[in-house]
Amino acid sequence: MTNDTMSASPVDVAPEQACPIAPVVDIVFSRWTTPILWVLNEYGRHRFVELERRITTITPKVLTERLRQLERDGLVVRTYHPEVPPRVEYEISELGRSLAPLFAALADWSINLGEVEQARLDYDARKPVRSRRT
Amino acid sequence: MTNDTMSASPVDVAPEQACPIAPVVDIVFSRWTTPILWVLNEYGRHRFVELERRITTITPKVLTERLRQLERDGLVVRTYHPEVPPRVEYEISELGRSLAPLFAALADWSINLGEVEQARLDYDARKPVRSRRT
DNA sequence: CAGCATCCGATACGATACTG
DNA sequence: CAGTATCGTATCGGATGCTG
Repeated sequence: MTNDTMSASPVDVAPEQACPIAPVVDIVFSRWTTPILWVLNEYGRHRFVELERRITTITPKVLTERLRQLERDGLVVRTYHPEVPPRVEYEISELGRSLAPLFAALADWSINLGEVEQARLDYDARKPVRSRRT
Repeated sequence: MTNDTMSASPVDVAPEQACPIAPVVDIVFSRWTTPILWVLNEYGRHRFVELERRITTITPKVLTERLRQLERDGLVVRTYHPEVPPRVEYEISELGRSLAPLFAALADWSINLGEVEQARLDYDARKPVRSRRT
């Protein structure tokens, strides 16, 4: 739920029953964080406009919001150089770097994407049968 | 990274994001899928109401939507028993079970949640300085 | 019980315009 | 360059009511 600064996620509100990995998911896999962290982790330090160009579908507003969130969570380090024109660089933090095994596990699992696609085809072929009623 | 089984894989549908793990994130870590998969993976087969009771903050409508999605993606198996009253059971599929290492990696990383929390406190303590203008 | 249909409010996101 | 501010919209999720 890509929550901003203060709101608790709907998973967090029921900690006694909710799965323990939900908080991690909220932090690491909220809406645009994965491409940002991935890029910073894979290709190193980036200026704002460089991130914009790499993640072509993101708007500056959203990129700013997500970078702020990641900076606040300690996953990204923002460095402001008071020059003219101004230069701001973002790099992954040590904490962010600790996500590498996670990303690797994600990448490993992507071999199953074909199976997911096949499951969708099968489901879509079966579904009309299930919902047929007239 | 973008591992492709045979033909055009869904991995390549969003190359503009420059993030090969994004498709996996979309499938596995979309809105409510994590608690559902976690519960089914950890505690086995569940009826609809049992899932409702375990994930206390989810509404039946959303639970249904997410279960349909997970079923379509082949991560969850739905079994309908035509009884009175009707009984429906959900269990994780073999493909869904292959997510276990991923979940384990997530759980491992949760030891860093304290550091995230600390980073937030630090950021919130510094932030007023950055935006101070009077 | 297990759901689907419908309405509705919150809000995340995109588009645009404007600053230091 | 690196944002911020404002606005409109599309989507998501919650609440309610109704079926087999």
